[in-house]
Amino acid sequence: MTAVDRAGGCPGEGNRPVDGRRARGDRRRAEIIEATLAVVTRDGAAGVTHRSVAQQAGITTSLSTYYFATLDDLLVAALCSVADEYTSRIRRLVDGPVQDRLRGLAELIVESGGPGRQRALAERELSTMAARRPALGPVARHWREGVVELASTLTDDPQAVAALVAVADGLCTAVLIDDVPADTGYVLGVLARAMGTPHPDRHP
Amino acid sequence: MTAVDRAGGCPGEGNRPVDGRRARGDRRRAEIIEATLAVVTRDGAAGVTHRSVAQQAGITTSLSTYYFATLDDLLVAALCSVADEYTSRIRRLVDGPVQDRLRGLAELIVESGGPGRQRALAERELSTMAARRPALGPVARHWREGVVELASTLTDDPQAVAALVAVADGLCTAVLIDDVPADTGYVLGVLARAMGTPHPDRHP
DNA sequence: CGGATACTTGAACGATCTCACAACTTGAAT
DNA sequence: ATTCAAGTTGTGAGATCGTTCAAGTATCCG
Repeated sequence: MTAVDRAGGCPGEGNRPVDGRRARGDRRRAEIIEATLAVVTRDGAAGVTHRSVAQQAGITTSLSTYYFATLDDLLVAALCSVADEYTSRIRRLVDGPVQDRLRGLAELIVESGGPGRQRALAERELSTMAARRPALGPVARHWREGVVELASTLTDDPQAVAALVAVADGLCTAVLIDDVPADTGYVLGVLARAMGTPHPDRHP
Repeated sequence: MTAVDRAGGCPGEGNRPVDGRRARGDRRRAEIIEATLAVVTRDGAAGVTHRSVAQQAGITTSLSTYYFATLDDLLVAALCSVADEYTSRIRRLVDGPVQDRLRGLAELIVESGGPGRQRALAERELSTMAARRPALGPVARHWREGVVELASTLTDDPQAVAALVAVADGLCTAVLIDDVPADTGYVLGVLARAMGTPHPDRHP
């Protein structure tokens, strides 16, 4: 059995690694994913090669292919990892107090333009490649589903939910691509507006 | 003089090619850009190489480098081209009747999920790489500026403008990544909501 | 007609990458 | 202790890529 046989689905994590060897293997796998994200952060998704990742992780090239047979597997795993990170943060917001949810989302967005810019850029890049591989669609959708869940706790209007998801995503892009001033109050205002009462002149 | 010397800025288009040779050259350049977009559409931005583009265009590899010395130049030109296309369509909406503007924007978004899906995906991919190359920022921002202009003709509230831009972008992503049903009425509803009156509880 | 200029081609160099493979090491299990 | 699986390494074959270059062709200008 090889390591790649265990690297299948990205939810995984359900195994019980009583075996010390496998425990070390899982640690290695995590290291490699971390290194991959570092490379994507530094050089973009195009800079991800078995060699660059291996060098970043301080291992040999062959070891990288041992855990992730193909480069695609590596990128998939990286996308899964970063997606999990974001969705877990959103879910933490959902579990928190009501009045902090929208503000928490706003802070998350603002953070994408500040310290977490490179990381957010990496996620966007990986998500974009996901659009080209049907198998990755669900992974890329996870973040949006989290926002949907958050929005659903604030309103019953499905249109308001859709608007919040869209505007959150658009704001993320704005602070990422444009140099939109990343002010939490400002972002919060736009978010709140998107969820506001439906426009009186339109009910299609 | 080489061809690349004339391939500088992307607005260009101001020359008067009385010279038949240069006219042919300009035609070639356009063909190569078209081929580049075809490659991005088919294989993604990562699939763009001088060789793949040349094959797609039915020319030799050297000719591709003759017009675009470096691969970056080629990608820049391709992004410029597709960005121009979108912005011109938006500007056409701005010049049209008021009541058609928001609906026209909605149709543009819906189209991104339908027939123009591949093309929209290509633009998103190119825009994303633009975030990593400062020189391309202005080009990638063009589309957003177009939407800003459109929104400015519909409201004076800067927050409403920001919300519309963000929600338009987010909806584009939604129909691109998710399998959100591409219904013009639905999209129009969300757009209108985002521009709606500010939420009464918040004025930061 | 005769340069000068723009376009076009084919070949090639050097660099890099993916992926495969066999050998070696470490830890677990019986 | 022995046996076997998991982890790890070095090497390299095969392919692709970016870019350069010298040589060739078409077109314009005088």
